[in-house]
Amino acid sequence: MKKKDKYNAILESALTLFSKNGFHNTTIVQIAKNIGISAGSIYSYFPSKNSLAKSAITFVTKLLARELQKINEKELSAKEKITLFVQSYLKFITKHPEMIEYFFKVYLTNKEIFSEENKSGFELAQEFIDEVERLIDDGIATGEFRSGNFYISFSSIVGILGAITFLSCEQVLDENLEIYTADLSHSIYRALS
Amino acid sequence: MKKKDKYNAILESALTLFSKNGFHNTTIVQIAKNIGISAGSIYSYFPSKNSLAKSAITFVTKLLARELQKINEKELSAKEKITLFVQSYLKFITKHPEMIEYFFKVYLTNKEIFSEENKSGFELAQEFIDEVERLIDDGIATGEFRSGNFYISFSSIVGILGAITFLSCEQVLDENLEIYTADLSHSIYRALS
Amino acid sequence: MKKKDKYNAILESALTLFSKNGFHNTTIVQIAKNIGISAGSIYSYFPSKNSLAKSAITFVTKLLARELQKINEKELSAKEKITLFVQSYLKFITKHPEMIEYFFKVYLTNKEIFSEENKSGFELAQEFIDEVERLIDDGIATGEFRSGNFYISFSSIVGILGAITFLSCEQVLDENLEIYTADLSHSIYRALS
Amino acid sequence: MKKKDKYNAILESALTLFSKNGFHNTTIVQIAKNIGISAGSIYSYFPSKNSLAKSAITFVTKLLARELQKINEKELSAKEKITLFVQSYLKFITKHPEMIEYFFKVYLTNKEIFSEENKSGFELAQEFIDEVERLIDDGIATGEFRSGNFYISFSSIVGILGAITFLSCEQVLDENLEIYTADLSHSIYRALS
DNA sequence: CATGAATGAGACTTCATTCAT
DNA sequence: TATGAATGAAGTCTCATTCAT
Repeated sequence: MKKKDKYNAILESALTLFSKNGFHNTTIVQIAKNIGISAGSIYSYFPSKNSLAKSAITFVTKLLARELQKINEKELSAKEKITLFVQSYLKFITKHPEMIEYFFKVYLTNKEIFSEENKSGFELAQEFIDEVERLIDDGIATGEFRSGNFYISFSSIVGILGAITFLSCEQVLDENLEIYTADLSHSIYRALS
Repeated sequence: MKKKDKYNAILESALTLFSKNGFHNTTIVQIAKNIGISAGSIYSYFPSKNSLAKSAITFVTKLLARELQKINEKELSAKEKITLFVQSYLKFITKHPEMIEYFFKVYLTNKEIFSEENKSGFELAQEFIDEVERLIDDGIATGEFRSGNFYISFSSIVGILGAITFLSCEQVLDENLEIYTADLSHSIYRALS
Repeated sequence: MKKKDKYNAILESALTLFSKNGFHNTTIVQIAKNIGISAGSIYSYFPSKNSLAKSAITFVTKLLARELQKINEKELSAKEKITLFVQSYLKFITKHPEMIEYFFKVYLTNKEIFSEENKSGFELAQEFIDEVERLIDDGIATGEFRSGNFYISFSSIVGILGAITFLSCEQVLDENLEIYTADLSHSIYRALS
Repeated sequence: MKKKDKYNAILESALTLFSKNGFHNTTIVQIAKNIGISAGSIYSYFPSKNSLAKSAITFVTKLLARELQKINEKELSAKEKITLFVQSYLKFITKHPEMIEYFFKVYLTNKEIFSEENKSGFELAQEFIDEVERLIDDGIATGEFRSGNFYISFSSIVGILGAITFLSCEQVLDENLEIYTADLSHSIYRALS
């Protein structure tokens, strides 16, 4: 296995276990065993358990941000963009539930892990936040969204999707998440308009 | 101090510290010292640290449920109920941020602590969920809300309020949360209708 | 066992093992087992292994300083004081070889353990150094010692005694160290005069 | 780089780092990186970290012994020899502080590293000790030194120089150590006579 | 011979829980 | 019932040494 591959394998293993069992209930030994390597070897790739969690967030965040960015760049109405984003997001949850779960369950609720001196842990997700802001601003520009408080619009998008993520993790939703696309898009769109 | 008082003092101390520092970063000794008792003494009231967390959730959940129940029982339009609930919720955050924070940060993301064998951790919040369901059903009955998927409606309420709670904890919002009442109610109401 | 007694027992155990095997070859578990307690329990008394080493130095240093102070306070010639100090020192080595050994072997050569930010590790021994300085200054005042460089006089006392300590630890000397008193005192006295 | 050169480079690197940071705070990787080779490669030259430390001591000890031997072989009074030795020693400290520091800080105080089964760690320094003994014996033969206990005479030389070395490492002395030559020689000479 | 990733033993430290007082 | 010292299991991290390349 090449060095980069192993780096990714560790990251993935950590992501999965963190999101399944939580950061504090996951041990370095578990992360290592999960991919058949020794615990000590992880420290050749990441200087600490915390840094592993941080790298994982950066990784997921960038993926999400890129997804949203692609949509933002299209010549579409805000309504269509919302639908596309919801669609793409649900696909993402289906394909990589551990990543989204990680984002919501580990990142949002263990800020002490991610924030450093003089640096809010939020910065790690800045790219994603920026794209959400752009989505909202564009909608306001076209007159489709009302120009209310940014944080409330932000909450309408991220909060609703976050809640759906939780419910999905709790397995109360239909496994085929795509069936919710229209309904969810509608809710979010209306919340913003 | 009477037995019940001490029980409550412990619960409150745990709640505050758990929500501030997270479940795993809070020690029994801290919880005890915080109210001037000994660590061992906590075990006369709660059999374990986990059970303390569970009792705390039941406590908060009941408070929230009761609040929502009072509103549900009024003879009002769904729109008015939403506004009232948002108002009441924002007041609650302002007054007891630790409780709401606890609900979102500890409960939702540390399920392993709360769930027992054959029992989803969600049951602890059942009373609250029931009241949210009632709010939605009543709105549908009056024709104000569309009769879409319950979970999406649920997410529109709880997700948006949850996101606002996070932002409030992160101190990006105005300290006087009540100024968001109208905007928030509007978003939620429209998401549901 | 009372709290103070246990504190002392730990200190003594650490001192003995550190001096016998060195700081880095002594584990907290050994220190604990040596006096029949658990490793974790040491942390109720000392916050870290380093701090244990520091407390030990302060302890030994104070003992030595007090010994020398008593001699300094007597109305005697410098020559007599040197003899008394050598005598008392050799008795000390005989009785508490681990303490002296600790001072020379652990303290002097593991400065990184003892020094904190902006603070030389030497300060822990300041009281002892001060008394040595007083001994020298008094001798200069009476004309018995030449008024050369302080550090060289200091080295003549502490260096010679230190070397003897090493040799004693290496068991090349007669077990009855007192037989060296006259010879040693002579050497030191002459080195200073 | 030739084999012998690499061997020496490793030895020198180890010596420097051991004396600066202590044996236990120096890693094989550091020693290797310091001279731009790989950690594994060190094991082609030395079978273990301990053996590296031993070889370093033998190396330094031989250098010192040779220095002293040259002086011993001269036709000089003991007094002059002492002065020459002090002079030469102070030059040595100035030029190779890491070597002297290594001798005193690593060797003398980490005996467990150097001693093997049935073999005191002191043997590694035997050549040096022998020359010191010769210096003393010659002085006694000429009547300049009193014929007291050998170990005390030995301590007077090595102890005083050792103490000066420590103070030099602690940077309390003038950088130009040669200014202490006369004073130091005087002290040592008188201690022996 | 060189490399450097991998191993695995072992160190320090934390903390929920127990229990003698 | 209250205390808080003691326990001991478990976790993170380090590093000398090995070995496939």
